[in-house]
Amino acid sequence: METSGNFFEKVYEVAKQIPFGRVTSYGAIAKYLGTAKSARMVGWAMNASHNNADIPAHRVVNRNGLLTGKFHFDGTNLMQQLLESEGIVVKENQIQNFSAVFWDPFKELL
DNA sequence: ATTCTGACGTGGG
DNA sequence: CCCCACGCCAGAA
Repeated sequence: METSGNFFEKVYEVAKQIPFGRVTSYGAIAKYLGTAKSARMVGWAMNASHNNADIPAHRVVNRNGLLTGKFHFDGTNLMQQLLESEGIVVKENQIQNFSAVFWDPFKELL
């Protein structure tokens, strides 16, 4: 039984439930899981999710709506392309109208 | 074992 | 508005 492994699993489940054309923040997921202070771990989990094609990591950004993890993707602007492909407007690694596309697990998933 | 860094967030100056 | 520091946990050197 993996003690912290469960945490990653939870992150994956939430990430999978992010609807098309919507995005969320690491802190939102972390807080939903009860580890609000460990928002970094969410990002870390995303890094591990690189092996899981079912995890739309491109839909997860920081609370500023900035594509902080775009550099971790295969290409340089792959993350932005994926988001724009879903109808999300991205400008200079920053999501425009972030509040409109923001998906809050507390409000939608809960 | 120790130290640093990291896909974050919040608070203070 | 910009810059700095702290907290948190996990993995790598």
